[in-house]
Amino acid sequence: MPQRGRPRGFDREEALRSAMEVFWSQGYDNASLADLTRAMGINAPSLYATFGGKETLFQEAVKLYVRTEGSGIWEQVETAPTARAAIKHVLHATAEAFTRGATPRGCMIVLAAPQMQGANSQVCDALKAHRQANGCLLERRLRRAVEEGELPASSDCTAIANYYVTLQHGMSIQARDGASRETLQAIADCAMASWNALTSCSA
Amino acid sequence: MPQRGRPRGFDREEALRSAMEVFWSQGYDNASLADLTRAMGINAPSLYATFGGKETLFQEAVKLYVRTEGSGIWEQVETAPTARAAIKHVLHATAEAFTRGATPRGCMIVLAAPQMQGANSQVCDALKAHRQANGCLLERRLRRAVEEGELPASSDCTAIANYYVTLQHGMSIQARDGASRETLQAIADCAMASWNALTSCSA
DNA sequence: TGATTTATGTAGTGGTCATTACATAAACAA
DNA sequence: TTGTTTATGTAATGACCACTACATAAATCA
Repeated sequence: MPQRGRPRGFDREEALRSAMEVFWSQGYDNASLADLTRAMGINAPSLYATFGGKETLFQEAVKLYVRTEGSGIWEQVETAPTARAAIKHVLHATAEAFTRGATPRGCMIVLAAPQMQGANSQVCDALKAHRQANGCLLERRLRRAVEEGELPASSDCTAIANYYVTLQHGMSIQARDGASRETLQAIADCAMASWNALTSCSA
Repeated sequence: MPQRGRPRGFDREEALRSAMEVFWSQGYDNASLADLTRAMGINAPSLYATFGGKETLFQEAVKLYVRTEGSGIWEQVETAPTARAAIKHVLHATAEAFTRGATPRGCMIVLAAPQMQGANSQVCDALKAHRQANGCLLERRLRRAVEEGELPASSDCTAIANYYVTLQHGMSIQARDGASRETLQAIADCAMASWNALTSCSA
């Protein structure tokens, strides 16, 4: 059956994407409903009828971010031929994504509510969960590399995963501070320089 | 000549320290004047008479933070016998300072206003300047190490400094997310593992 | 046509924000 | 004492916050 009442006068996906960019650049608390409705091209009642409220809109924006912006960074971790290639791709894709020009610099998951003390604790918790999920993803990939013989059994997969994900978080700060793509690529190269030392048996 | 009118009824330094901890844990925008005055044990007019306003109070709090909390991390960069020892100390002192228990986790300079889009641009600019000053400090120390023969002339001091300061920024996110001191120490060790590769002539 | 359903625009709601006017209190100077 | 200076507490300011009541518009259904 087709839709009943008056049809929506705007594109839900477009509006959500606009909201995402506001949250991405300004953070959750600093993004006011006036900012959001202006960017989305709608009035507050339409926002509430369509998305429920500021918090649920943000949660949807996070999902959209992970699906569209984050995928280019993390999607190849499982499929990359080696753990080394996987992590190298994560860091270089990060350098590229964080300096794209058309979108805000740095990662929304890292920058949107880093204080963990905002008015809305559910927002902080959701972002923290996403941050930690990326670390777990790397750690699983490293463990698989141990099983497959790429890395020695003595490798500290937890420490290595934490190390690379920490650097990736720091790249958000650098990007927001204006670091160029070349600068971020050089940082990624420096981080990869520790690979052999981290994955040798002497560790 | 002694003070003229009615003497202040509270300790200026103590109040400033309390304000600093509020900004540190909640960030600039999320720290309301009600939060600040409650923590400082004074009323708003005393805050304004003594510190000028929220922004100037914050700027003073930043100076206090750099002088007291940040000094343990960065003060030995110049005096350390080698650049390697300097950076190793920075990372391990960071792991210790960010998990002290009595103070908020992570770095105020990184976490207090990372969006760079808040209502007050002077606050963002001041924090950014402090972040970049740390990178410059490391870079100068590395250049000195080249001059002194500790590092080869081919070393990319800018890249190495950016790399370590980026990791140090990421440690603020990890600390705020609850990473233990041991976890941060392990991350620091991983970062130091790249030292030989970064400073060999093959780079 | 008229009834129903959904979306929209206007115009508010109470609450919190940073900031301050004003009267009073507590010190010193004359 | 009386005046001067600085600090304090109460209470208010207008601005902005997230959110919503309500009347109206635009579609389908009977």
